[in-house]
Amino acid sequence: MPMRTSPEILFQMLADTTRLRVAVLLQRYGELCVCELTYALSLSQPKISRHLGQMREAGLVQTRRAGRWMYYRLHPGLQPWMQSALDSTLDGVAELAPYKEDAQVLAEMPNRPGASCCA
Amino acid sequence: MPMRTSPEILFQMLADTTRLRVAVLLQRYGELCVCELTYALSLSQPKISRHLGQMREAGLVQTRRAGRWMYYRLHPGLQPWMQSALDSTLDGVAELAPYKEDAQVLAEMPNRPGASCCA
DNA sequence: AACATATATATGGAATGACATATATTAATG
DNA sequence: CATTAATATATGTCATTCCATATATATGTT
Repeated sequence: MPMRTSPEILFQMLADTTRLRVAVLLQRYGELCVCELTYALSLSQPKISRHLGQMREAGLVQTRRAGRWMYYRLHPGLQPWMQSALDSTLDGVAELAPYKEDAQVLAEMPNRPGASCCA
Repeated sequence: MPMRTSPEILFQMLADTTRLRVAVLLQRYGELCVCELTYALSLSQPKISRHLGQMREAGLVQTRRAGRWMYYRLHPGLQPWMQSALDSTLDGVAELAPYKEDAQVLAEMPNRPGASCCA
């Protein structure tokens, strides 16, 4: 069952700098917990959590609890065109500030919980 | 010189229903004047004009005056990834309401000024 | 208890819409 | 040619709603 997220809602989510930074990181890393995002973006935990809550409510991300960590990923059931638009966006901004720096900061984070993988 | 429209600004433009409807029509028809858009969306002229002004200021559209008509088109200098994202979006929503209906209403508009073309 | 995450409330600021009005271009008239 | 009218588009103002942030607090997990 594909998500029925509306185009307007999707773009509304991507229209905020914080949420776009989160989306780009999730696209790159696949799955991240709140504390990793908090570290990578150097923003307060409530702020990150609030935006993640909106993104989840919008159907843009999915959550998975692992112990005390809550992991977020881009929703796998996004409509194909939404996935395409996200892919284009990632390609377009990957080397720009602040997205590039976010990925670097996260890569150098000490003691990452899941220590998932990749860059 | 490619437009330097930021990702956030682009998505902000597409996050509003009226502006997204306009963008989809422009993508389909190539070029439209204010009165055509007003007719197609059945919205007030000031409302349309305001949104077009924002889109122009954001670098998303370009204008051309022809007599008393002001024609709008998607900016040809958009960054490639933005163009890709727009293409994906158009494909994704072309058959949905209200975008499909907008195009039909416009196709049946009597006395279109430039009577540009296509559907 | 500690740690990770979520929520509640308050507040400032911006986006939106409605209405009236202004500008600009063309057409019509004297 | 000057003036007026008509059409197309843009803008100013105001009220309302929405959004983002900060701070504080609550929930849930080990």
